[in-house]
Amino acid sequence: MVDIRELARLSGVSPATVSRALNDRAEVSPETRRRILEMAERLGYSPNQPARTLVRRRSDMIGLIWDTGYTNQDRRHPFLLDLFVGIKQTLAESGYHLMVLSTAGAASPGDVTLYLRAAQQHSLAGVIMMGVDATHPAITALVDAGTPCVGIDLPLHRNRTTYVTSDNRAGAATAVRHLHGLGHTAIATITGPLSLMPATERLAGYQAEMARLNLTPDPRHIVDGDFFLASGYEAARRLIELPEPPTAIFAAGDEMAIGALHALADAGLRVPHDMAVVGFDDIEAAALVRPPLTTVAQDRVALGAGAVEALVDALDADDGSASAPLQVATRLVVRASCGAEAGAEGTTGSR
Amino acid sequence: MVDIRELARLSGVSPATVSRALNDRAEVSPETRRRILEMAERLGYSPNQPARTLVRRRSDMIGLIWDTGYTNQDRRHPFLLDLFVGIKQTLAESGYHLMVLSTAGAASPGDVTLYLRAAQQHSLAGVIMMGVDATHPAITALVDAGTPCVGIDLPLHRNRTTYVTSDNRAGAATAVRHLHGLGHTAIATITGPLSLMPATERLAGYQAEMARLNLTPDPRHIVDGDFFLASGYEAARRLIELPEPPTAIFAAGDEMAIGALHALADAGLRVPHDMAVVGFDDIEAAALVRPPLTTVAQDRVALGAGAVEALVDALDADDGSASAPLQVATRLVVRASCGAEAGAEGTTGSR
DNA sequence: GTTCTGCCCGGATACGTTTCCGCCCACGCG
DNA sequence: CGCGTGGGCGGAAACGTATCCGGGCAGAAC
Repeated sequence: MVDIRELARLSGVSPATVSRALNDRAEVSPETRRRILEMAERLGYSPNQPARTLVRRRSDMIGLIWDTGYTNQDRRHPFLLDLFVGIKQTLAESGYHLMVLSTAGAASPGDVTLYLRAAQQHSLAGVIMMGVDATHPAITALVDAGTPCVGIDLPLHRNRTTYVTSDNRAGAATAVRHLHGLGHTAIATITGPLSLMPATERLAGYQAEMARLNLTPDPRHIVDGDFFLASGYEAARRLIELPEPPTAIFAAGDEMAIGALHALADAGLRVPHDMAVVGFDDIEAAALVRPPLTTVAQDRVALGAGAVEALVDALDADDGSASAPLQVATRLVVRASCGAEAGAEGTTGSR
Repeated sequence: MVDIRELARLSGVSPATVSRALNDRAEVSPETRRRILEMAERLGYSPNQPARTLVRRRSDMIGLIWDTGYTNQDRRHPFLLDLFVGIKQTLAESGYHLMVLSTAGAASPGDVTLYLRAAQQHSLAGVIMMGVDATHPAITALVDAGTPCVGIDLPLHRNRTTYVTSDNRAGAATAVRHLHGLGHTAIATITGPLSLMPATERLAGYQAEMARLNLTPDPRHIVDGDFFLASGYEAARRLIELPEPPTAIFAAGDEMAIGALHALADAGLRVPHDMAVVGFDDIEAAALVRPPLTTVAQDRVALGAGAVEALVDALDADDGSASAPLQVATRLVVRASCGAEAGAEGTTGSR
């Protein structure tokens, strides 16, 4: 393990100069720089990050807090994995590393405070979070301490803080517009839990588009769900037992849409012939069920990438100020469950 | 940010003593220890990890390398997320943190070398890896350098190295035995890519159990797949076109099993009436398709947990020697696709 | 009463960087 | 020719912790 002093000795300069050359900083003559870099290459030198972090008071790692998911059970988050991929890729390009914050040696496993303590102990450069309570005092403390943060699907905008989300409103509108284009006017919706931003936004998009089309949805055509399969099944059953049932269902989540598919099949109704169904999220299973589910796909990789970019921007801006909230466009994936011939419609949403 | 010196000053002792008290190390009187810990609590002291890592030459983080997945595309790994959960939970209990190794500032994004370089730069305590080529020189170099490693589904056993995997062989045997118990004798199998350990083990389990039951499978009843949907579809089509088709199919992966389901439906065959189907993995979609898929579930959380435990054991053993490879038991999840009434059969497999 | 043993503890140093401060020298300008 | 100026570099002091080494002091053994 060759260090910077060894490198200095062999290059005939001082450690200070080596450091400057390596970080291409300040004044060092092109000639010496070349010599130093060459020697570093030859010796396979690689810097000791902890030492560097110690003096700089900022590491090359960013933290990711996720575990209290949508439902307080961290398993089954619909697409956490894709987010990971997006985050990791973009991080790699930016020269940062990712640390997954776990409650090390914790009493209560889900305690946010411990996450933030870990972030502080390691001098993390920034933090990405999702599925946590943004109003938690530990989080506001972190923000106040000057750590740049970005939320995913988590409205979090203060001076050093921003968030990224899919354009849920536009996505829902697209789904409704698509169904209307296929001749449907009695379009029902199954919502997610309305305490969550994506759920309210999708409902808002549904309502706005219905209004724009001069359609007034029957109040009984708007039924509550919780993003899980069973709630979709129940909701669909209630809808088809209505005196005036809808001809199409827009479910705010794929799992609920699949639940609806099951309810319809059990009732002897054929999809899309007797009822059209559109979901939201494009989870793995959407393409695997029969009939394959038409759905509004989120660009999950882009979400993760956007989060990292926002964070890196804040890190590079030396006043640490964050950029404006980012909304990632969604894309309607047309499969069989809506009754249209396959082939994707265009991209929708802002930016 | 109060440090160890401040703490020493206020407690009326030297920094050395504070350090000893905090790490409950060596000799420090109960009385002083109490006083120091109390003061630390009161001031909200938390240790600076980079500094600690610098002198100890070993951090409190372990690395996770994953990205080149089963198929060299890091998306869609069947159950990476559950592994994460298992890893994270167990890590939390052990007082370690998780760093996801990304190729920071990389030229070629998938280069294993860069991962290992990052591991070294950060003095990682150990590394968990999956889906990478264990014979890669960079990996052997890492192992030789004395870093404890554990592989997941990755046969990796040398002095400081071990691996954990599901008991694929026993799981496959259970599936076959179950089908046989339902009266089937002509049982076909669709394999995974035979370059992968799980695929070969599942095939071996199938063959062993058939032999044990005194059944000789028709060679044409063993057909190759690649773990993906389309290959399952194709394989099932070939099987039902055979002059003597099987009455049951054991697919070595759920996605292939679902593909088979589709092929059977398209051919007008009813499952389980005309053909029984059993899968492997218990992916999300298995419970969502119709009919719901009977499958061999891996205890994915236990896999992740086992990996961490193996690693921590090696870290605590001061000779750094690793424990024996761990095989996690699988569990048959009985749903409708096999023709039995629902309810899970017992756990199977070693340990 | 002396010496030895063992428990507590403090001083000092090291870990590998970055960065502040200041020195030297060459060069340009008056 | 003298002086200011600034680019290039070195020395040294941090950053916060762990640990080696040795010293003091009490009690036990003689």
